[in-house]
Amino acid sequence: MATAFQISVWRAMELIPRGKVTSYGAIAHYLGTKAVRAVGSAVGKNPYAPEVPCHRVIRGDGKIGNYSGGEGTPTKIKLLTQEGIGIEGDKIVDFQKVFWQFGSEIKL
DNA sequence: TACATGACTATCC
DNA sequence: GGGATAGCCATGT
Repeated sequence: MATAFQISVWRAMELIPRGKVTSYGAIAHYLGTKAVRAVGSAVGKNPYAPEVPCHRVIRGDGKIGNYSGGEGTPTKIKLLTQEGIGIEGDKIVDFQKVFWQFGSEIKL
């Protein structure tokens, strides 16, 4: 069963462009809440796995975080790498450079 | 209804 | 700078 909160999280992830990443905190802020833990739970329960770019959601400190698909975190790293995102170990290389915030798309 | 858990974040040592 | 602890909201049992 999907709650309104989860739907909001999944819809927010669809806004993330390819080659960019965002954090759980950014999504929470976009939704107007501080429930970053709840956001993480919602993303993990995302039924639209490949349809929604849930792999573009990482932790706020630049680390990959976790993943519930394929091989888990390694698969998440692979997907991000294929989109041109540099990853070193379990962290984003140019984190600030590939970081994307909601609303930045209209900033041109 | 109440308790425990989680794809996190911030603070303290 | 790195590791450990507490706080946080929503969900599931």
